[in-house]
Amino acid sequence: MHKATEQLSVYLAGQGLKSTRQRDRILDVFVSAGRHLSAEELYLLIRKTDRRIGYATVYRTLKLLAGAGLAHERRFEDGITRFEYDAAEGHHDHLICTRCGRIIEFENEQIEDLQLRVAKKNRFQVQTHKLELYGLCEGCQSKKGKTEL
Amino acid sequence: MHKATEQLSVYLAGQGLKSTRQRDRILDVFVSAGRHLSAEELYLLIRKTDRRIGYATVYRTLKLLAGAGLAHERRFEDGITRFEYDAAEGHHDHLICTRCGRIIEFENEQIEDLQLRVAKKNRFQVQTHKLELYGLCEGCQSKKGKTEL
DNA sequence: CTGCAATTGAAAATGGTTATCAAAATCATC
DNA sequence: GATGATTTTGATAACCATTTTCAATTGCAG
Repeated sequence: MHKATEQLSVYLAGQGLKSTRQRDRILDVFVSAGRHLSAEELYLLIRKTDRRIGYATVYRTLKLLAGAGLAHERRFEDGITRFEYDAAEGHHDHLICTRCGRIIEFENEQIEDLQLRVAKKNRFQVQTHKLELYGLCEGCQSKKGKTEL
Repeated sequence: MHKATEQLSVYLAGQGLKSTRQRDRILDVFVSAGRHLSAEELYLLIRKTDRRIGYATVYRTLKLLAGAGLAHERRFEDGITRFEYDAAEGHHDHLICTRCGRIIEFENEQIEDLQLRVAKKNRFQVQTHKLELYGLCEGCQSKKGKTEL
């Protein structure tokens, strides 16, 4: 049992929820993918090895994982919600390639500090934040053509 | 004729598009509102004084205004697209109250610089960016209850 | 085991946004 | 002004990601 599966069990037990084959399977595929996935992408991945899991269950389980702190919900400019596995590491932001969809993560302490300073100046109490830089990744800068997003 | 109406005329003429009562009216109400509006909010505002303008036209016109540089499209975490009138001022970011929906704008040169530095380090060519701080505005910090977003 | 609450899957519903299309409006040209 | 090609409009249907519904199934405490 990986750390993630363990963490899910603990969460489910604590909430009086049930452990199911579907939930374990979805988490497993999700963690293995190791990248940002939309509900549909995950559904299709799971379908490859298990056709007995429904679309709605994938959506429901992703929400559940987000609640358990095992997944983070990200909504970028294309309007599709994506989830990323992120057990409990620190906050990070994203560089998003508008051509190939590639997502690069980064952390920057200085920017975070400046954000808090801005909030303070406006007497605003920050709960979460979101910083996204849209543009072309290295590989796409040399290519020609339309952007994807 | 305000500056915005003038600007729209010039844009329409330049693109071989037509000037219509609806477009002028929508722009006028939009600019007068002086705040971030969703298509639906704008539609309802317009309906108060002119019931002959359709829903679809409001959507189409907002897209048009965005193309003309008269409106900026913003998509926050609630999934609803909002537009803000912004003739040609510089880029700015947002503080968004998760309780009352209030939106405060801010600019911060230092953060922008750091963003470019991060991008450079990742050999990423930035096209646009988005920085949003979600939390409680001053007025909402003292209130109790559920958040709206 | 048993029983009941939680969960599932398939399908329908939802909600914001966009496409369709016939009718109406715009505008360059006469 | 009138004409006519082209654009725009409004009502409605379609779209599409996501959520809800609900009967059937499953997990698990007792």
